[in-house]
Amino acid sequence: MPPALSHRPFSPDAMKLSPFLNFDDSPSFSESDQMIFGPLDLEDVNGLHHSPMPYHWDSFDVDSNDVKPPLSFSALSSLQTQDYAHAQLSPTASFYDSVGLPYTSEDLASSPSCDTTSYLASWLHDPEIAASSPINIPSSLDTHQQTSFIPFSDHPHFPTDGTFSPMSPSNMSLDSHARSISPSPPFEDPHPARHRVLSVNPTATSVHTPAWATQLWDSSSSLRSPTSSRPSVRHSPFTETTLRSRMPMRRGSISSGQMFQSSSAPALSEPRAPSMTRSYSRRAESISTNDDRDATLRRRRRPEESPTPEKGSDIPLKSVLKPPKLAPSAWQLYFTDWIQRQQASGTRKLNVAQAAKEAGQEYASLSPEEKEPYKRRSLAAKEARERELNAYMRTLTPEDIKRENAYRAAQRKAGKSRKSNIKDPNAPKKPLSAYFMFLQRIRANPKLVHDIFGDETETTKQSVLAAAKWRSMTDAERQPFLAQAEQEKMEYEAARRIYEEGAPAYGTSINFSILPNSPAFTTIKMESSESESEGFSTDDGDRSTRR
DNA sequence: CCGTTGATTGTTCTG
DNA sequence: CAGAACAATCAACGG
Repeated sequence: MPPALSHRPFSPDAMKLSPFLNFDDSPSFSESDQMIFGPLDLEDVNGLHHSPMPYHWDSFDVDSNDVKPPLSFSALSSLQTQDYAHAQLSPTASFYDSVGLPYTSEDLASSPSCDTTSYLASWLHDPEIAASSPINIPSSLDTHQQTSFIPFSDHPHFPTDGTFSPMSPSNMSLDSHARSISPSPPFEDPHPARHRVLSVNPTATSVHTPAWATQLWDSSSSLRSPTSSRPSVRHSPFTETTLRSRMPMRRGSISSGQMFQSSSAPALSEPRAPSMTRSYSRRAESISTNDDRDATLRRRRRPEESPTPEKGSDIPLKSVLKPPKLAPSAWQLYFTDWIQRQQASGTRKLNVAQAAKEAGQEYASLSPEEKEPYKRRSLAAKEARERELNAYMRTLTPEDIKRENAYRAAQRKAGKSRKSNIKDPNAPKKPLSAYFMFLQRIRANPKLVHDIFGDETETTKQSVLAAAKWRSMTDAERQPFLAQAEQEKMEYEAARRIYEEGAPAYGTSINFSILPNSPAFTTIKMESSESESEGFSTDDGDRSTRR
């Protein structure tokens, strides 16, 4: 479920109504420039403005089709990609055999503990049930519960009837024919990588496949050891060109495409009225009701912000990010309208303070019904901004994120900001721990749900029950989950290294068949120790949207 | 946000 | 400065 697509508040038709913001419910607030108020150098901006409206928020159709990525691609998020990667590369039940784990289903069945546990363990070897192993393996019974797998049904090359399970023995087998699910042509992307990035659509913010994910498939890369026992994987649904080409896409190239060139530059639009709103926006700061407290903080701080290059000085002196600005509040929109009416009437000239005072009183006296349209527009702007922000975040490189977080940490430490670190939306997700694998397995199987959760449907209470069960299990009973978790961890570390390095490092062919007791295992672990924390915690700078 | 476990990372403390 | 100890975060789930 790509949320980005699911809550487009406006129909495409609505979009066409006007390229400008109107007093109706135009959706097209793009970037929440600050409160606009001032001289109307609007006369104009390429003769487009026949409207009496003196100024407007920058507007562009964030939802317009021409910037929308191919549908086939948009259905897949990075998370899903990762799942797919797992699906392709995770071990099946045979993994345990190959690892030589001493725990057979018989062993476990003979365990003194309860039947349920034996049942849990036996899945690993039960061809039927194995299809619902903890990691994204829908069985015929529980496909609906495998949310992380669902997205594949969105793809034309993944059967929607559940017949294809990437983890099922048939698909995981060494039979390369099983790979013929290859989504060959449909993933052709008409856009070269660069253009694709430049046309990032906020409505599809979760569509970009991280480079690390692609590399897991890329048959031409050096990732796969030629001697790997794994079959060739030649059909990443994500072609090279659909991916953000991270390394070359540095600031410069981004800006050359006009994307996020400045904090007030629209992320997407081609046609836009130049400059006016921008100059406006700057001027507006003095009367802004913008609640970006950090922006205020930055302004106040400026004088003393002179370089105190902390040792090593890889800590940026200022934020490296240029996220889209906050959306205008209902009040800001009202004020914009108010000013415009004043301008239209042309009767008198007001200074900013007077205007704000007067309009403020009027706004306060509005009935809820009268305020409603403004609130609605503000909400639309906020949603658009959120999509834009998500798209923006996806353009950041791991280095960007690191630098920004280093900056934020320094600011926090100095008591200058309370902003928490940002999360890298492109980074591979953390793998599940053994316990979480256990949880997932329960949830994937109705019988276990019933045995362990009883009639309890609340997830929080379920987790208590599951935890109790987990604690009651012996090490032997937990072993399969621990082994699976270990495997996932290795895959994660490899994926993360690929992601952070932008490309597989020399000699880091990833052979997922390596086992914990193999020499390669140790090597990988050692190498990955340099990696750094994602340390996420979302903070988009818009504190008003979260609490 | 709840509620769980466990892995990891970041931070602070101690020798 | 190295390592230990501690704290914070995040993975899944759905209402």
